[in-house]
Amino acid sequence: MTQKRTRADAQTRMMRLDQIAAQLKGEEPCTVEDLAQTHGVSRRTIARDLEIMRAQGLPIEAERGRGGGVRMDVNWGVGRLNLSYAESVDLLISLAVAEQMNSPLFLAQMGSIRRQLIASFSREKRRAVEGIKKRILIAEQASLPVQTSMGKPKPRVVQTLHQAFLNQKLVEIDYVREDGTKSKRTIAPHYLLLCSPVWYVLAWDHLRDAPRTFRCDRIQKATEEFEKFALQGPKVFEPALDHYNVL
Amino acid sequence: MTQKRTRADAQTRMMRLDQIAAQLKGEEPCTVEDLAQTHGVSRRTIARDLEIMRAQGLPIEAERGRGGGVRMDVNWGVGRLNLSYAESVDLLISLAVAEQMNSPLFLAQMGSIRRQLIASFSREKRRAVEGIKKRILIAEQASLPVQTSMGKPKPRVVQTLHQAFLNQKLVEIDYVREDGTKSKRTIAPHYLLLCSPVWYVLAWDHLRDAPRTFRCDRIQKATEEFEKFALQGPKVFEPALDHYNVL
DNA sequence: ACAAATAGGACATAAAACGGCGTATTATTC
DNA sequence: GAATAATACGCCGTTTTATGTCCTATTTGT
Repeated sequence: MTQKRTRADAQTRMMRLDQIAAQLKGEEPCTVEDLAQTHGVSRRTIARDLEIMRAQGLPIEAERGRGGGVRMDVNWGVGRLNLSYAESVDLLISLAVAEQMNSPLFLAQMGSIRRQLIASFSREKRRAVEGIKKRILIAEQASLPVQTSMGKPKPRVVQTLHQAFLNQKLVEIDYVREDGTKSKRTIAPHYLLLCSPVWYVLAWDHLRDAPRTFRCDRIQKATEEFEKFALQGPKVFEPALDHYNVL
Repeated sequence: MTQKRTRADAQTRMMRLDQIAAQLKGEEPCTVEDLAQTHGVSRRTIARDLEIMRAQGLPIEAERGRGGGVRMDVNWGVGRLNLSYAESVDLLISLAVAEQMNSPLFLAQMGSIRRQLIASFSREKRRAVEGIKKRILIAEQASLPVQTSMGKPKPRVVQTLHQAFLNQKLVEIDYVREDGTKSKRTIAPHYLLLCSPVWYVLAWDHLRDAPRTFRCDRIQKATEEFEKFALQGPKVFEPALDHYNVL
């Protein structure tokens, strides 16, 4: 028996709408009665929910009569992603990389995704975010010895690096050179360079006061500093670009 | 002023909460009064909204006293993406590619994104979606002559191809061979092969009844058929794999 | 013809959303 | 130390949304 349930507040109702959408995406058609049962509300309420969703443009189809039911056109499934800040940054950088790689198969629907992503950043960061594409460089694939010598960078390092790169903040890193020498530096990460599958950071080394190139998987630890840096043109890094044969 | 604002219904309120979240992400601190003004509601209402958002786990910080205000920890910005079906498919494939490319810089936070994406598909499609990684192959970069001869595939074709690939449906394609010969075929797209930046489809050609390789940018038109196909192992395509030097 | 399903109108009602007011608290400024 | 500017939050009254119930119309398959 349908007792007087507490009236759903805004969130609860939106959640219900989301869940209904999810159920409707399933191939198995569900009737209004089913939905009413699962959500513990009356048929009428479900009907009203559907009304709202239709008004929002969701292509919900209903078949009347015996064996009928409600379902949503499969090709219209709405995916809702809730991204944390770190995820947003990573996804944004990945999209920029895909775009720079010029592989058309990537770019089919990515424009709208990128626009939505950018919109989720604060106004102050928009400019930085929009210019990110220019700061990602693609070079030829790495040579086999380099590929095999590649280590697995720590997610924590990658994440810090991404954020500092995006925010144009200085980073303090622990770096291990090829010969095993360890050093601690403060760098300004200007460009990311992909020699698939190896990543490099083209940065200004604030200790040596000179441009340097760091291989991401050799960075042991990274800490984002408070200080921002001003972006420099790619001219400073031209020697490195030549060396890696940037496209 | 007799502002007879209609009271917000569930959607309107959720939108307001979202907008407040967006404003809070901005570096400039806003006071409750500001928010009240922008949204045309009372301070008390904004206070209640903040209360709700805090209860949801959003790290909203408030500073009392002069010059104070409300703001959200910048590193916690929540980005909401509403993806259409086509966008979900494309993003999913792109993530799978990134994963296969084994570039660790991609993979920092992508796991959770992928999980959320998969969750937005219907139960029937989950299995297909989860197995998609194995069906994407990465080879060495294309030779320069091939790279320069690459055309720009039509978004419509790419989209159809993606969906047919994911759904394991047959596709009818109009194909133009290197020598200009045009043909119409019905193929089963088993694998996608990336020789950056060129894409190939390893498919079973149902007219010739033999495995064939098609370059995506040479496909002029694609129509998803109704019939599904059963996935075959990669053995059938081994000659092609050898030819393209798959990693 | 009947049963099963959607579509939606009308009405009543409880609870949520909201505004307004008041008080407590905290921090800055003079 | 006092004034000021901000958040935090409790209470109350009003508005109206969200919901349930009952109802009729319409479609459709058996």
